[in-house]
Amino acid sequence: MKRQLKKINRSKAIYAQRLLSRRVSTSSPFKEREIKYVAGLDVSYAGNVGVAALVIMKYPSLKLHSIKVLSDIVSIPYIPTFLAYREIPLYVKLCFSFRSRRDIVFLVDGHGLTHPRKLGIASHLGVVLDLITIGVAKKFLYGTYIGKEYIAVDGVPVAKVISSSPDDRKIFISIGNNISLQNAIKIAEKCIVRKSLLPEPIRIADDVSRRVARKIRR
DNA sequence: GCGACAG
DNA sequence: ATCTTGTCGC
Repeated sequence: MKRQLKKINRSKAIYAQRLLSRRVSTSSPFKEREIKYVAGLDVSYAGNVGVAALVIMKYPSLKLHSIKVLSDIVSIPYIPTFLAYREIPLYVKLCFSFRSRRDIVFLVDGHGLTHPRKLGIASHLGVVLDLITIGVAKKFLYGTYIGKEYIAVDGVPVAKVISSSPDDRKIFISIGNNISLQNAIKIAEKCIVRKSLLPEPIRIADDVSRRVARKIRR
C-alpha cells in the first residue's frame, strides 16, 4: 500500500458536519451541583499510532479519579476543520461506556462551536455519544471577536478567550454540546489551577498521552 | 485568485 | 501533532 492514509471525501465530510451540527444543544440539561466529575481528552502520536488519554477527576475538588489510555493506528490525515474524522474513533472507543452520562463534563482538546460548520471535535464527540462537552483549544480557528475576550459564530457568542497576563499565550474555551457558554466558562475556569493556562484534566491527559507516545517511539 | 487553517 | 540544542527567565 503506497498510501496508508485514506483520503476523505470533502463534500460528504462537510455535509455530515452540517447535519450533525444541527443536533448540538447549547443549553445545560443539569444543575452545576449535579456534576460530579470533569474529564480531559487528548491524543498524541508516535508515527501513525495515536495514543488517546482520558483523565477523570472529581469535581470540584479536582482529586484524580482515574486514567485510561488507548492506542491504535490512525488512518485519516490531519486536515484543518476535519480534525474529528482523524481523532474521534479513538475517543469513541475510550468514552463509549459514558454515553448520555449527565454527571461528567468532558473537556476536549480542540474547538467546539468555533468552527466553520459549527462542529469542531468537541461538539462532534458530544453529539455522537450524547455527552456534555467543552472545547479547549490553544489556537484560534474560526469566528468573530466580540471585544477582546469573546468569540461569536453566526452572531452568537460561543467562546471565551482566556489570556495569561505576562506573555501572549491564550486558550479558547468553547461550547461543545449540552452546555451553555456561561456554564462552560464557569466549569472550565474552576479547572484552571495556578499558572497553568490549561484546565487540569486536559493538562494531565496531554502529559500522559505524550509520555506514552514517546515510550512507544523509543 | 488570495489568504487562513484546531491537532 | 512531531522533529530538535541551547538558551532566556522565573
